[in-house]
Amino acid sequence: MANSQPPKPTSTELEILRVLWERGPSTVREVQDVLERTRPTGYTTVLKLLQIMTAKGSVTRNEDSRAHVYEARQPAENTKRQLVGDLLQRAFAGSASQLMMHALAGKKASREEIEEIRRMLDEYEGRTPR
Amino acid sequence: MANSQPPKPTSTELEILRVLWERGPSTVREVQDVLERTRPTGYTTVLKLLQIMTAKGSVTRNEDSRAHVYEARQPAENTKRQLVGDLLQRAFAGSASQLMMHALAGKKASREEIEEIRRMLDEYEGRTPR
DNA sequence: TACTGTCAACGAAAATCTTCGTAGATTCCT
DNA sequence: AGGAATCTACGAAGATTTTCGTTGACAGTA
Repeated sequence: MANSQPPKPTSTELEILRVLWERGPSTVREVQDVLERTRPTGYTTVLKLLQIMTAKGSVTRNEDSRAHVYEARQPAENTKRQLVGDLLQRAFAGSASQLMMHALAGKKASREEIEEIRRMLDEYEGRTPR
Repeated sequence: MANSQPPKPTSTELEILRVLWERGPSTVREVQDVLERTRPTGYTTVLKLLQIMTAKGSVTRNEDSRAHVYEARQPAENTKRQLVGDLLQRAFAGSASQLMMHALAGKKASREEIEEIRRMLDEYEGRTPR
């Protein structure tokens, strides 16, 4: 494997990626410590996942020190875009407004959040003056 | 199983649900015919999926006629909200604006689509005058 | 040096997902 | 009636995902 576009991360893989994005390059132990706080997760479980993700090309591994250091291969933005895009197609036939509607329906968004989205739309339109 | 809140549908299950939402209550054959157009899918494969989904409580089954009739147990809106909510939490820590941004980044939304989202936000704010 | 703790590698079990072949029942057609 | 078509049920194979125990290497310490 090790493609330029890694496959869509599974649920557990995404949890690990979140830690790597947040902390930057980390050892197995460091990732495990973080996951442990949320959900009991064995050390070798995390290790195995990271090994698999290395094979898939989702992360890279630096073996210089004894405790290997893993790093997400794709920036968070790329993977998140991929995940949203996937759901957008699979559940909403590509309709971003539908996606948005259902996202808001599920939660009570603050006025600030709504404003933030408006700003975002303004900026987006600025970038693509069509 | 048969909980009041069925588990998050898998990728293939979602394809089937889409057909049921679109067509309404349908037989295995009818579902298979639709899926077939997109992707070669064996009859018994669809049957088995629907049986599993019945066990999970994702669909209900009417056995009055020889060809059983399956129906999505949750309206499309519910399930879509569930799917978006899940992704929202897992990848965006609940930030709807972040979700929106990444949704738009992945595609070239038309001016109409943007306008549609704006209308949606207006309406949403109207409903929750906070 | 001997003990203790940490690490990667490996294999494998358990769970879930996806696909399909076969068997037996029912319905339809001639 | 007899054969063809259609249907459900069942089981199981193969793939993928998730979890973890065991082993052997290595590093720090008494």
